[in-house]
Amino acid sequence: MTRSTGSEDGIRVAVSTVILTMRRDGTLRQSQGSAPRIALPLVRRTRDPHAGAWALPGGWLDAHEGLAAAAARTLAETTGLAPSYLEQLYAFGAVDRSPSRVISVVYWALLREDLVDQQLAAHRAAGEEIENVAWFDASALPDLAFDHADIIEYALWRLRNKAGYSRVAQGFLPPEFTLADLREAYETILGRRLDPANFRRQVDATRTLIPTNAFRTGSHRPARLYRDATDVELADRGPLAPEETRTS
Amino acid sequence: MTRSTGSEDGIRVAVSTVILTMRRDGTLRQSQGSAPRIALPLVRRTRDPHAGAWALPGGWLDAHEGLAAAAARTLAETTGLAPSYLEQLYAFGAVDRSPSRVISVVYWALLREDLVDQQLAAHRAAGEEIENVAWFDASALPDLAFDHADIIEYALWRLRNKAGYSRVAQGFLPPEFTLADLREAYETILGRRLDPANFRRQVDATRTLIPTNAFRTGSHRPARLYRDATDVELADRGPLAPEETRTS
DNA sequence: ACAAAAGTGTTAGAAGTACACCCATGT
DNA sequence: ACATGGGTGTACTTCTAACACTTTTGT
Repeated sequence: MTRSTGSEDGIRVAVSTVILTMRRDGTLRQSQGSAPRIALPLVRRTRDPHAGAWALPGGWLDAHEGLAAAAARTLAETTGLAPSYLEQLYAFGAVDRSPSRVISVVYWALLREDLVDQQLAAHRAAGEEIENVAWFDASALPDLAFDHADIIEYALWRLRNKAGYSRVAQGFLPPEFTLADLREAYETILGRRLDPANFRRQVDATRTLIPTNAFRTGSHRPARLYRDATDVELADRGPLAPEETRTS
Repeated sequence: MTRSTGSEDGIRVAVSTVILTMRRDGTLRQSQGSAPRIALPLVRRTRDPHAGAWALPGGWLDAHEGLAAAAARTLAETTGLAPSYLEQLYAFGAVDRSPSRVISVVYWALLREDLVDQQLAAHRAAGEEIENVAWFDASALPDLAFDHADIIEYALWRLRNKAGYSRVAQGFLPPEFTLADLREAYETILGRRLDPANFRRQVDATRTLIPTNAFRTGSHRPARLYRDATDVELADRGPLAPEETRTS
């Protein structure tokens, strides 16, 4: 404790967010195309540390704004959407991760597949490409600025990990969904097929889904729609969620 | 992205550490006293935000120092010891958690029981009370400054949680230990008794301990000493450990 | 000899995995 | 009718918990 103030020493605080969603291949075919993939939006840097490279959406932390609020703002600015799930990922602060000293508090968020598709289609229709923002398949990322490649890798690891013991996968789905939808989300996250029979039994052993009386009719036998049974969180998001996440 | 610099807006970055160890009740009786408890050191605040209250050891982040290095420094200043285990806990940044705007990146550390006992005894013998530092039982904490009570609670939750699926508990033990030592560490963390027979089988199913030829002789049948089988981490400490933890 | 911890064996139940099979719908 | 995904049944394996029992020391 040599210094007593700690101010004005050139350390700045940024907030970035790894925004994840699930998207079907062909960008469309509302119902079933091929296997869905994890996708995320990146921003092309125009200024010089790593100008031209792609980076996570983010910005400087405002003095009157909470950390999670800043992440939510980032998300809204990039996608115009509210998160289905938002959790702090990690604080990155290696001395050499940027030419100037920057501490990045990184969040990760899940977005509902349907809203994202809708949003993307709307933009495409309007012909407007949101400035310098593009969506990438998580398995085919471009050159990334700073340590953002490591950050994304860690976020994906966390997602896979958390899918194993919580209900995060529902963050990709609309309020009502079939068990096949849910299973597909898990399969996409985990990268392997799950037995439909066992999956069904496992999820309803948790008693967290309640069946509705609605069915999704499609090309075959109709599937029952389910929705969340509780107001309980999809997963524990940290020490002070959900309060911190309240951005209002 | 309204601002482009983010500098000089009054946001400061602090690093605090929840330093946990396991201690036997009577402060002594090297061998077995009563059940061990989780204990941690706190620092009495002398300056005014919460002057007089107890707080986590910590300080301002230095511009040329990594986050984990700052945590390790904190630990050394408070206990004179190096961590058995060090991991980032969370970044706390609520706007109202301090009168001024402070982002606290909090780490948690485990210390070897034997070294801590040794260190404490040495200090006690020398009659020197390290200035304003005192150790508290985790179940009997004093009034805490800021949001530090929540932080400690979260650290203990994380410890319990991680004990369930990793080998963190070894962070409390010296390099060689008996299975009873290890089981006692888990019992202390989890707060419940474990079956010695099943515990034995579970740990050697993981193949992470190698038996030595040494035995600890005591009041009863001698117990074999074990040590870590691998150089593998006790648990995954985050996206960039162990590099980040290297403080040299 | 006896107390007590070290260490082994056995069994019952829970949970996870694989897969055969029936059901209901669109074509 | 038949292909296909929705949904049920069942056997098998693996994990877990409980606890009886044997071994080895100090006293």
